[in-house]
Parts: sequence; C-alpha cells; structure tokens
Amino acid sequence: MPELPEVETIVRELKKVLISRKIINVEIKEPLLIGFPGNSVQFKEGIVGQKIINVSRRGKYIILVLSEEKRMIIHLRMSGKLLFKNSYDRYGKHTHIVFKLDNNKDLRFNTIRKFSRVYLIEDKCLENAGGFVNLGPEPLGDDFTLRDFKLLFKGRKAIIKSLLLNQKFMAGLGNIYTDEALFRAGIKPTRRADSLTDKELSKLYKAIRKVLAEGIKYGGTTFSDYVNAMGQKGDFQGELMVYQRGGEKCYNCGHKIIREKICGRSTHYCPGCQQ
DNA sequence: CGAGGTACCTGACAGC
DNA sequence: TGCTGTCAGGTACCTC
Repeated sequence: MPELPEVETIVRELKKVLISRKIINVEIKEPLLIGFPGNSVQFKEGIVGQKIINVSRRGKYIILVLSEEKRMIIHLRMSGKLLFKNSYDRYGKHTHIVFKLDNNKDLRFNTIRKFSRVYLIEDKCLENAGGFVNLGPEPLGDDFTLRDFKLLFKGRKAIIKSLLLNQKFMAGLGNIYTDEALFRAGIKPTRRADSLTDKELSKLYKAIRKVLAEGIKYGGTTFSDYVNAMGQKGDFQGELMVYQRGGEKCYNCGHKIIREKICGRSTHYCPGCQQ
C-alpha cells in the first residue's frame, strides 16, 4: 500500500514513541509474514529482550535499529500497516504479529493481503532482508543531485513508467507518485527513458522530489485505507492531479485523463499536458 | 537489460 | 442472494 511518503510518515510517528522501548514479548499469529530467519521460534528468540535504539527508513522499508547489532526491517507491500496501540485494545481481524513493549503498549503488524514481510537480521547480514541491499538511491537525499539523477539514465532504454517503479533504479516511488511525478514533469508514461531530453530530465528530477516532499507534508495519500502508526489518514489524495482520475477533466488543460494499463499497472495521464 | 507473464493473498465491487 | 471476474498503493521470479 504505502510508498515513500506514507512510509516516511509512519517512521516519523514511530520515532516519537518507540525509541528506548524494550520488546518484552512477541505474538506471531501468521508465521508467513516472517521473511527471515526461516522459523518463528528463532525470530522470537532473537527479538525478545531487544531495545529499540532508532527508527528509520530506506526506500519503502522501515528499519528498527535494535540493541546487540540487529535490525528489524519491515516492508508493508500492498496492504500492510504498522500500528502503535494500547495493549488492551482489541486485536483486529488482520493483526498478524504483535510486539509487546515494556510500557503496556503494542506495535502491531496488520495486513489484509499477506504480502508484507518482517526480517530480523544482524547488522552485517543485510542481504537477508529481501531486496533491501539492492535499492537504488534515495530521491529525497540531500546528496542526490540532478547530476546523479541524469547519470542513472545512462544506458537505460526502458519505458519511463517501469523504470521509475523499479526500486533498484531509484527507491521509494510507487504507482501513485510515479503517475503524479510524470504529470508534473509533462512526460507521457510510455516514453522510452532514452528519448527524454536534458530539459525533461531536469523537470522530472524536480517533479519527483516535489511530489514526494509534498506527500510527506500532507502525511501521505489515503486512497482507501492507509493510516499511519497512530491510525491517522493522509491528506495528499486532495492534491492528486491524475491518479484515480481516469475520465475526469485535467485541472490544467481540460482534456480527459486517460487510465490504461502500462507495464502491468493501471496508469493515469493527461493526453494534453504529457508529451 | 527489458518486456511480459505468473505468483503470492484477501476483500470490495460490478454485472449477471 | 450468490456466483464470477476484475481490480488493488508491491515485488520476486521465470522465460524469451
């Protein structure tokens, strides 16, 4: 479900409440969600007693830095939620893993579709955390310059939509923010990466950074059921120019927004504004 | 490298 | 009511 701005919002909330807390127990109701180590007994033994030192993010992955040089890395995929709750709150139907904290609070891992994964790894074995080690650069990083962005395109010929969705190319964009960034840059999603002009690449760089920063400012996009760790919805859906607006008029030029399947994902763009 | 397909899961919704 | 098909904010893996 969440893309970079939603994950960043969750991380900012969790930082306020999780740092210095100790995990005193874990209830695993759905072992399928554990990506590493292979069995839930090992996972539980490894995590009980750990103190949470910090909470951060890389791409769409949430990172809990733990004591004893370990990390818990979580990817929410399509429908995942990480919720901070009172321990006496009723479990939801889709609460699959519960981390009991030392202050009568819980960190709960919820997901309807069971695509989400949690990895408990040693700091020195990051490769055990799925695609974590193969992530491309952070688009909002202070050190990620226009020059760096342009260099990424060297030798790439893929359709721009698919390239932006590729986490190895760049980390954090998903279907919503890719469509929104391409609209703001005036680039049709079916364009080949090697057909983009220098000027278009500059516009795209700025559009990606802007749309992600705004997404964070608004606390993410709640299209159906996204909520942050405190159960609050996002507000960026009000700022969407094309996503989920198929058949409606473009706010900018009045053309009807097109919705069609591109690279296997439903894609939204304006035929008037995007060339 | 890249395109297209499948797979993983559950639920909402449209159409019959 | 209930069946079937389609769709969903993601990614891994396979084949060509």
